[in-house]
Amino acid sequence: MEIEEASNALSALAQISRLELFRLLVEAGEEGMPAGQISTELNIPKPTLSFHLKELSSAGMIISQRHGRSITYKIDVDGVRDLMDFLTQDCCQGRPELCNLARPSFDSLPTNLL
Amino acid sequence: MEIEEASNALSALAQISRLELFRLLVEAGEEGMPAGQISTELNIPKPTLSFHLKELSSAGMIISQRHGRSITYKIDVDGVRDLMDFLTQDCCQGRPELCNLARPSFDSLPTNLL
DNA sequence: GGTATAATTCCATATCTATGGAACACTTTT
DNA sequence: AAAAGTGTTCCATAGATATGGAATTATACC
Repeated sequence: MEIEEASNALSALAQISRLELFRLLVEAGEEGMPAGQISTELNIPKPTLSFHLKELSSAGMIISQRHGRSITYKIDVDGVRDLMDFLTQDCCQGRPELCNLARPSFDSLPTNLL
Repeated sequence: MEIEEASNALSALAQISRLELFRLLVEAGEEGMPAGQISTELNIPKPTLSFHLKELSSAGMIISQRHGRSITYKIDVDGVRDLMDFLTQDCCQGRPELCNLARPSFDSLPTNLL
């Protein structure tokens, strides 16, 4: 991930309404949530919400999909992981055993621990 | 971590110069780096850098310590971890084995894997 | 086609943020 | 105690961002 991209992602998250929205979708999980319901749950007027959804979407933090006349939004798991990796990469100068910032990826661990 | 605090942390990181600064300190590791050297490495005038350092510092992303007449800055590892935990908590609806966003903490893993 | 539902785009305004020269403050050296 | 080195604060200005009512677009239902 390039620094410009990471900066855009962080800017998208760096706002109370959008962060609440992000957290709501994290908790909603794979199923996601339609825009109308988000608007109700967070008590945000639709035009304002639409603006925030677009910000998060173009920053690669969420994904949308139309279902009939409503549009469902959910977390873009890969985008979020890329951002967190960007923030912590090279934090342990090649000695992972001393690392106190980044965390091991699931890919590198035996499945019986997960 | 409260949402206000997380939002402040993200705002601090959501700016190119500060993100470069953050990444520089991540790579610098435990030793950190004095302000003057940061100013040189990133080619940022001192007053501007001072402003950015203050932002990151009050957001809990970096820590400072005076050494003689220079002031050394380094990553606040705990603060950064708290932020990342905030972003991903409750992402797997109580079923960590299905989790595809958060990562296991070191504390929950046998040390021979680290 | 006509109506209802769901969401977005337009746009003016209020607010917040970044920048860097000049001045100031703190510490060490001589 | 003066000079040099290292950083911060002050502050005016340029630029970026958030908000929400009105209008518009897109889909579904009768």
